[in-house]
Amino acid sequence: MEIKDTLRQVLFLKTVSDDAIASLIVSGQRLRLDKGELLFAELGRCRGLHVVLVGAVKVTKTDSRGRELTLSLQGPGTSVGELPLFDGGNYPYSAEAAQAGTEVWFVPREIFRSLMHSHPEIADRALLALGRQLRQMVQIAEAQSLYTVQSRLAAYLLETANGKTKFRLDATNDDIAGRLGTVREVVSRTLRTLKEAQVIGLQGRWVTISDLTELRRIAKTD
Amino acid sequence: MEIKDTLRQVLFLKTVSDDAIASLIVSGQRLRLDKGELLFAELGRCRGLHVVLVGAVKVTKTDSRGRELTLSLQGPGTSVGELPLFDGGNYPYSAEAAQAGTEVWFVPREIFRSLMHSHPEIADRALLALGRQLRQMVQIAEAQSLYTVQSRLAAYLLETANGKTKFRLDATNDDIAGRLGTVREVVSRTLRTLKEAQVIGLQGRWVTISDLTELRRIAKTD
DNA sequence: TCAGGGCAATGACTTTAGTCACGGAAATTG
DNA sequence: CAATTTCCGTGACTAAAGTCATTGCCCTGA
Repeated sequence: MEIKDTLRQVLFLKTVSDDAIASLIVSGQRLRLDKGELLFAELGRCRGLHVVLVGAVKVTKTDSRGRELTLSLQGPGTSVGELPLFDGGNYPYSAEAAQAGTEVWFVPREIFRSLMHSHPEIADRALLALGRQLRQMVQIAEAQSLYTVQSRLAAYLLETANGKTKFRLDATNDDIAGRLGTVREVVSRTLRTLKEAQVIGLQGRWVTISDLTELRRIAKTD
Repeated sequence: MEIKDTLRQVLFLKTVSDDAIASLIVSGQRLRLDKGELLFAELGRCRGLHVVLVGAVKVTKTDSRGRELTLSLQGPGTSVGELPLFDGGNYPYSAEAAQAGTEVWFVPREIFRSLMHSHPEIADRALLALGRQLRQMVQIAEAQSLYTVQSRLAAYLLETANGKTKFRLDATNDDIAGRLGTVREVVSRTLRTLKEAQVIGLQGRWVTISDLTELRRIAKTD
């Protein structure tokens, strides 16, 4: 896919003129990242706009003892860490490539800022982008504080199932643990609990939802 | 204080023209709320702009069994629940008066939206407002998932102390529990634990910080 | 093809947090 | 100022989550 088309998918670049997109292309560069390679680090200064072209980027918070909470996982056509670009602060989180061969389009901060200046419609749409993120963060905060691991896992399974009854867990238990704000072992055990309660079936990494109603109930109320 | 002056303190109204502020005044009305009275409810449609004039408004998430997480506490000169005003969605949280005699300036949605339309500088500053909130939410999510109650309480005490060595806890343990995402009893017990560890002193609602270094360490790493 | 690395499963245990029930202090108000 | 409400403290218990240690599977690449 053309870079141009990918940039167009970014929420706050959808309505911008062609020549504005062109200027992001001539002034930018492609970054290639290995799995686990840092795109930026928490507390670091923002250097510019990052748009995922290929692969995926994981945005995380890590505590002093290395436990990790995944705040979001962004695929192609989304920008990562745009917050400091809009409010001028530092990064409140880190971002790293979640897959080998991840590629990101990078545009220096000043270029983007001046583009924003000459295109006020970017700010309007940026409000939508930040709004979406804010809503996601509220949801994560709520989930972490008010719901059990079992409930969060149920919600994760429903989301991953995406309507299907049978599906594969592509993420490792470690990845899932990061998303749920817990640890590998607990994910493994909680999956077993759901299986023993006949809510899901498990064969290797394949999950079958046996009792959708119950899984939904657990996701919402436990 | 004049309504005008209070509105001027709102982050995204600081740089707006006098006549814009005037239009918010002629088209708005004053709401008076008793303690605990709802300003708006989660999932509800946004009716307009709410700016705290007197008292305080508490923004919360509540789970199905009534446990509450306080997301923010806003005093005079701040707007509450502006997110849906900017992104068009519904409220992701509820808000209620945290004190008796709380007063809020209300401006209907359409009035504010049209003002935003004719004053593009509002959108620029709104980005700062949403950015700040997003940062706060990231911090809450992190705290809930990666830190213990003791650590969060230590952080709360440091924040409340505001540099002083001796200070009064104005909030009830129940309020504090809401902020920390736990329950009354645990706050009480954790305060005692900190006291027994000689980190703080306690007499009634008065707290003395005896070991600032240790309190900071607990806040950051436990 | 087999050696090594990454991943999953799981038992045993500890720690942390939440629930329940109660007594009593403090503050508010008619 | 007495009655009532609100709030605090605390013991005993339960539940949820995290840690540690070990085993074994399965994929991948030399």
